[in-house]
Amino acid sequence: MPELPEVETVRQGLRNLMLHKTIATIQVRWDKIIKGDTAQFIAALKGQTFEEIDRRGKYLLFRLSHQLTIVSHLRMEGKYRVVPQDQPLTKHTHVIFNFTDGSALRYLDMRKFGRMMLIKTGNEAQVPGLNKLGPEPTAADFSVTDFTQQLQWHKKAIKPTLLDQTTVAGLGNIYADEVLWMSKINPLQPANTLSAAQIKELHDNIISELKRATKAKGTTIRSYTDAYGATGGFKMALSVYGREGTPCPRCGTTIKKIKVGQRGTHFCPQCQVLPVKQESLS
DNA sequence: GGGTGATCCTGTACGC
DNA sequence: TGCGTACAGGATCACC
Repeated sequence: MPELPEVETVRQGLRNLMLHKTIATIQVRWDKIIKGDTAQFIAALKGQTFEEIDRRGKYLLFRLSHQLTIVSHLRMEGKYRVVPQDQPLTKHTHVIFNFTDGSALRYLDMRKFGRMMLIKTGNEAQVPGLNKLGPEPTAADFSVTDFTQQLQWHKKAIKPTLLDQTTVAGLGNIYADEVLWMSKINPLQPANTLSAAQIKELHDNIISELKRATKAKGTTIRSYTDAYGATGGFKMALSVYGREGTPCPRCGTTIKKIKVGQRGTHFCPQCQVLPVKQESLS
């Protein structure tokens, strides 16, 4: 499941593989992947050249000639492959961009959750989701002051607040569990009850963890691979995600898995204790 | 306007 | 072995 480090890894891989290639033909095999009119999507993109690939949160932004941008979200299982056009299609190949040089960019998505949308470059603010993204989780963009303000607005648990992309862009289920464990914060603690010290710790851990994961080229969970088809290098570094029933790396207590806001949530009941006031709520 | 739950979708795991 | 069912989850939408 691609989160920010994985999407950034895909972006870097695709930049090397497909920049300056020109689209000859396009085939859409699953209409719902395309937001908007599929026929218009195809017609507008023929003859366009990929000039740059940007990223904002978990969104990929394919910059094309003639001021067009494809906004792409991989959601759960989406992935891109640059392959020869004569390579056989798989049943999960849903969108194909055939290039004039005989190669092709293919979008594969086992669950068909991913979406792509064509916009005029500069109209990113009109894209639902993209237009409300919070700051990038970097020291330059993401301040403790803004984070504190964001958390004060929410009475709901900190876990779903972190998954809300308007709080901070790019965090997903894996890294939300990891940074809460690193910060010794219970995922059920209401966001607006975090102390200044907890917020600072969480803020710093979000930045450092995503930086570390990006450097390791993402996390290998289930089917994630980068643009070259390689798996991520970060799985060994995960402390709680997917480790229910195993000892906490910090204290040895058995990691528990619960549901918080419809999401599987992993935490250490010893290290991540709810403050006394909230304990009766769980 | 915030919070919650349903929905999309299919491979995998598990029970019978 | 084969079938049925539950589960996984990011973003969006409807509803309260």
